[in-house]
Amino acid sequence: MVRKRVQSVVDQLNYQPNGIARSLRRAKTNTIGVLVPDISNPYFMELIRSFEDVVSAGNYNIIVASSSERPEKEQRLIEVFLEKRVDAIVLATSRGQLADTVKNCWKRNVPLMLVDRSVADAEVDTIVEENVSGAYELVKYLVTAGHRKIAIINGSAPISTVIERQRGFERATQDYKLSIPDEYVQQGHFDQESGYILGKRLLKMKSAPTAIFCCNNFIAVGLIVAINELGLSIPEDVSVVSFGELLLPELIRPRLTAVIQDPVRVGSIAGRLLLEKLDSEFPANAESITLATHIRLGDSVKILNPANVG
Amino acid sequence: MVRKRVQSVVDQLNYQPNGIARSLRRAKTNTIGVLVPDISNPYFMELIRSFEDVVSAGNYNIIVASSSERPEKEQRLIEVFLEKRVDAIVLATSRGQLADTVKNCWKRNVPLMLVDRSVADAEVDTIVEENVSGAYELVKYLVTAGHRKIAIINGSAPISTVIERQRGFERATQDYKLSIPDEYVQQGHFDQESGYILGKRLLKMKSAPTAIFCCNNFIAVGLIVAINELGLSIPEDVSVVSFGELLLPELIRPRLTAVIQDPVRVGSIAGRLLLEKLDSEFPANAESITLATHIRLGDSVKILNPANVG
DNA sequence: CTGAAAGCGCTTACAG
DNA sequence: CTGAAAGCGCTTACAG
Repeated sequence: MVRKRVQSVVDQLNYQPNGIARSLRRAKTNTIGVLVPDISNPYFMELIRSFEDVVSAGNYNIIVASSSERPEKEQRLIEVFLEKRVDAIVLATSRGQLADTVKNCWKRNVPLMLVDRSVADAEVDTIVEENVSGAYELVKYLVTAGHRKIAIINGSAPISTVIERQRGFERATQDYKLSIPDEYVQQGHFDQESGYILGKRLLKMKSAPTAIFCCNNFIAVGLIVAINELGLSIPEDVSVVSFGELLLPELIRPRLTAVIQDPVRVGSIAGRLLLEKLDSEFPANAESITLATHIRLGDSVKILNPANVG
Repeated sequence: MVRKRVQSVVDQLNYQPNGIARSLRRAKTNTIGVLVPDISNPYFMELIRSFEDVVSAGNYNIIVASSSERPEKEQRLIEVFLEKRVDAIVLATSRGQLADTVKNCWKRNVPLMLVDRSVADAEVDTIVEENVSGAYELVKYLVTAGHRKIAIINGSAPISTVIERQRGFERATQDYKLSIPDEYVQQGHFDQESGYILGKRLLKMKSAPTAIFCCNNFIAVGLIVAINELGLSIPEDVSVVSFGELLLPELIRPRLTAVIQDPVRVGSIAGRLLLEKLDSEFPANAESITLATHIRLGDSVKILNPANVG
């Protein structure tokens, strides 16, 4: 009867437990901070969505923030996360050096998990997708199709995705004995503007490349816009390949030959591993996972020597 | 000197204030909960981004959640927000009735602001974009181009965007004395699948429409895929117009004639108003803002009677 | 002006 | 098994 009266009063007053007080007392917020370099990139959107699906089942909420590819902003946002006492942090870093951040999280006993981009200067749990061989395979496909004048538009930040895709490109050009002039190697940012500007630069060269390798989906979008503006056609006038898929690939003609990534898988694996880590008292050593990528052929590459292909 | 010693100890220990304790004491979390029906829709993405830009300058963080257009999930997530003691809530509701939620927030003194979708059963701050006349203008344009067999693919949830776009469609068809058969009015959801399935249904009819009005960007994407699959062309075989723009409109051919929305503006206005509201001790009465929309002509509509147009 | 004390709303260990 | 008390880490009103 007392219980009943209490219950009715509770209902009347719309009582609701104070999560802040609970978090303070239990030293646990049930919140995970997720920090990506670019929230408008569908790659990170999908990664976040699948991550959230997994951890919400484990009763965790997420806070999402975007560093806009700026190292200082990233560092500041990590501080904000730590001050808000998140239980863990998932990070797609915009930085090349991460030892300090890793040490900070370690000190405060906050698990840190890198996604999409790894770092060399610290031991930390990492889930990335394969970059080197994906880039290599794209170039190999272009060579097999008869291309030798191949250009690349890449980012320039000291992050693993930029470095490894560049490495794959260089290994392939060496293995196939292509001599790539310096001006064919363009470096900007992982955004549409770089694809547009550097793309126009390439297309207007006296000795223009016959194929262009875009190291990121936004770069590819910018390049396609540039090609359209110049009244050129893909693949008749220039062939295009891309690391990472565009949104709505079924609507964009021609269909790009591209390395297909799987952000949904990265996100869900990160979620599962993090839930395990948060459950166990004594976490294991840093783990590093690299997921395989694969090429999907489209019709954005001109076949210059039919004999060689298929 | 004491200060100095304290400072050096602080640095050594990596002291960092506990935001949870501060929030408890000050009864303020400096966090705003943002709840949208579909986080993967670029419309809401952009709205959230611009909102975050504005409120982060006012020292607020945001928590984002997605209701997946499910009323129960929406209600549950609002409870989570309130339990987490957010200072305010921004909501694009998936529900037709909102009086209870409004009352709850009011009781707890948590400002609630609706965006994109209004409700009739409660007085609450609201920022939406114009729907009725935008839909009306699209149909008017089709009629001017000579179309009379016009179909519509809409959602079916009892939300303002569905209802008002339908109303604009019906007003126009009445004003222009079109007799629209029931089977031309297809209702599904605001997603790609509905556009695809209902689109195919329309396209395969004995007496198929010459023009289709998609009430949402995802519906338009699904319809375009269906049209491509059937080997038909836009606008030669069927004309298409859409409420809301597709992503990457510069890459998708033909360019859709569409009502252009401005989620960035909705988000930034919502941010500014909310900051004002959070600053003032005694908030004003509920305010309702409707932003104008406009049509952008593409080349997705076949001109059947050149005399009438332009 | 400085510093000790009270209290935010919970949870949990402990006394009865 | 029940219920009162202590304490999480801050902020703020208040005593000195």
